[in-house]
Amino acid sequence: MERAIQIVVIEDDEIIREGYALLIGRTEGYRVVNAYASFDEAAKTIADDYPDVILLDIELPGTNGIQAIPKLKKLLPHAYILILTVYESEKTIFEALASGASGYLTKNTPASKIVESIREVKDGGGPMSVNIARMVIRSFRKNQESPLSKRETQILEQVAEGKSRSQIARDLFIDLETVRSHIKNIYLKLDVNSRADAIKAAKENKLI
Amino acid sequence: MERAIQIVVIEDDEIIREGYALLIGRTEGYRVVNAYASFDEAAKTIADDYPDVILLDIELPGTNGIQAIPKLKKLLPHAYILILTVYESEKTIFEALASGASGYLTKNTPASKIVESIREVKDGGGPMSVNIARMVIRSFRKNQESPLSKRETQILEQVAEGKSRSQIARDLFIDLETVRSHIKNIYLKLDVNSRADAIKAAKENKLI
DNA sequence: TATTTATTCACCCTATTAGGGTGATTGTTT
DNA sequence: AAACAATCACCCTAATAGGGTGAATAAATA
Repeated sequence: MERAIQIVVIEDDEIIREGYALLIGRTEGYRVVNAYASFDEAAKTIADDYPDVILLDIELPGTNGIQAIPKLKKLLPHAYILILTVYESEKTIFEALASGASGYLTKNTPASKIVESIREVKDGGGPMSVNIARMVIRSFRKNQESPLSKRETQILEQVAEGKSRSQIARDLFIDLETVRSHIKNIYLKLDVNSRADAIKAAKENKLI
Repeated sequence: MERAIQIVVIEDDEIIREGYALLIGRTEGYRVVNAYASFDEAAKTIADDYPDVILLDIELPGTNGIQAIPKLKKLLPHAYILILTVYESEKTIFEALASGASGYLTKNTPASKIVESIREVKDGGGPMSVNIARMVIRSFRKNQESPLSKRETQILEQVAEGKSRSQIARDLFIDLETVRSHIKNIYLKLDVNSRADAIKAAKENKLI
């Protein structure tokens, strides 16, 4: 048999922390080598635990979970980080994933699913709760009923890429004045009067 | 008991199509009301099937799966679309999700998982294969070893929001010349000499 | 059919902007 | 000691953005 997957839990609530340790530890092939109540406490000795997977809570005293991710990455470049939290805000999730978390599960996830997810993370997968996946999917979905026409949307996308009017005109094989005209109409429809404001409004309304 | 979930399958390979119909239809609470070999064929009568969930293949003759999504949405605004395909390219996935697909599964997904996913989609969730989730997560992850400093990254982000130098200076409470200096250094490091090129390079390297 | 909308283009104007060059100061990290 | 990060200064000019006003043609829609 292979060596058991070494797991470290970082979670401030003692009940939950011990609960995880117990639940996961009793599964064959999974070994909880240590459990900490905060990142600041974990930082001292976690390198000696040689964890394969770190279960990390977001709401931690001192250094919070998001801040802890890059620090953990530095301490243990090869460990996978699995976020396990009650937070479901879009911002938090994306911050965690952008910082290098390998997965994101909510605390209502059943123990069997958590164990399965640890295996998936270890094998290079990226598990997500149903709610998280839904959020990610929604974040990718553009608003269906856009006030902008196809052409306007296309031009706004290029504006958001930092292109100048003349660049856009060249790329779309239309006149500079036409681009100008479209941008004016975009500003009218979005009730803005600058590139930055148009981009902001468009992102907020998922028009681009 | 509740009314069974009505499912329509659109898949050109007959073996796979009938396989899905059989596998899903034998599960209680799930009813495959129809199966089509192409969207163009389905378009004629699918509205009479009143499906709750549509299993959609990407590689279809004629109108492909991605193109079919908005058309299906128009025909059946309340149906959920679940992509079931071998394609795993990042672009394809995001196109599908952006077009309004509710979920994305790969064809190596076991039947039990597919059935479970249909239920999840119906209940408002968004299922994704492990591989897909991994891809989505990777797409959210920023490059860890960025050549840019924190400040430079921050300024580049604002440039990508379409802000002018003076706007950035105001927002960061620093001098206009400082912003200029940072942007010059960003251009140097990224080997570009325009906003548009800097944004492009930064996105390609996941620096922002 | 009538009317709106989309897409295209034109010319007026000016303050602002972007980008290149060159150099310097003050910390912080290595 | 040396490199990097972050800050600011002043030279320059071509290009850009944004405002105003107007118009032709085609496509979609009422």
